[in-house]
Amino acid sequence: MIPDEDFDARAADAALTASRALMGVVARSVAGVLEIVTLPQFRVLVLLDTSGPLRMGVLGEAIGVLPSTLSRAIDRIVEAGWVRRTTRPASRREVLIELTPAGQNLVTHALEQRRDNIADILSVLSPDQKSAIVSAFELFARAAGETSSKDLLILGI
Amino acid sequence: MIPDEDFDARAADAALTASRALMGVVARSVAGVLEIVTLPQFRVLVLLDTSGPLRMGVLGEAIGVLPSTLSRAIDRIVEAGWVRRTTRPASRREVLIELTPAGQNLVTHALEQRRDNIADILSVLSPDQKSAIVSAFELFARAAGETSSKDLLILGI
DNA sequence: CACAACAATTGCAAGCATACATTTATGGCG
DNA sequence: CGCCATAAATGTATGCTTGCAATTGTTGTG
Repeated sequence: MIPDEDFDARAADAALTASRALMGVVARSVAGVLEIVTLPQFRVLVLLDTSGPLRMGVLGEAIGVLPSTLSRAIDRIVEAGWVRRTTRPASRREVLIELTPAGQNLVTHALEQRRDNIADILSVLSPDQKSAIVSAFELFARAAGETSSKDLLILGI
Repeated sequence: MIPDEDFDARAADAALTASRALMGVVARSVAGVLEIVTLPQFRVLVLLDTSGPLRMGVLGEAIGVLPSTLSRAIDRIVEAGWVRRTTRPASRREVLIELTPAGQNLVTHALEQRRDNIADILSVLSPDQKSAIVSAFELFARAAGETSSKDLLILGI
């Protein structure tokens, strides 16, 4: 009989290896984008994609940078055409940041490419194997619990 | 009967979700390090960890930066104590870069933390579930093929 | 040995992120 | 209405990365 620790260790190692494979997929999907925008800039775009338009304060809080840092970062990506500043009539001292269609495209495209890459990898497997992977991945994701967006933003996901 | 495309789509989605969970783990393990060294600097350390001591030229080629960029980057992480410059007696125009014990620790610690985080997640599962995950992850990693270090370096893995 | 090829570094310059302090505009409250 | 709090932007400064061009030191070759 196999001792529990050994079994657990093998499980963790397998997950680590799979994580390398998955990260490779992610890295490739991000690589293209990083030739267009910087990682901190991409983080902003991803956050706006998942959360919709946000105030400067909220946005800065979410990605963990000071207001002054964010203000200048927004300057640059507004200049580049990925986002837009909107002053809300209700409270004219608050500034809403929202994705432009171009910015939306940029994020959507990166996510779609990642999904396609994964589909490519799975395409060589038999239906049985695929279904085993689906169950296992769903199981793992559930065990991991809600992955906080904050963590993922570090990598610009 | 379920059409193939639907099934494939669900598989890719499950993999995507699992990838978010795994990347959360990776992100957390990287987050701590990024308060100590920058991402490009961490890339250098990770590469030296997996490849051993490297010449400036090879190192620059591997992480895709110009020699001048690398030279100054090395200046800084030498100054910080993570790596060491070694002039090889055999060819005095070549400079070998190698991790110091401190640099080695930094990388090792980040990887260990990632592995521990994964083990934590798996700890709530039953042996059967764990074994299903192990098989599925091993299967996926094999299907993904060799993940090039070059890709992974983008994210500093 | 002289000269070309190579390895690494340095000079010079730009862009980006970041931080702290200050300023401007606006909103809320007594 | 006047004052204070709030939201964002600016002034100022530092450090990292990146790029192109020029330089220094070293190796190998004719």
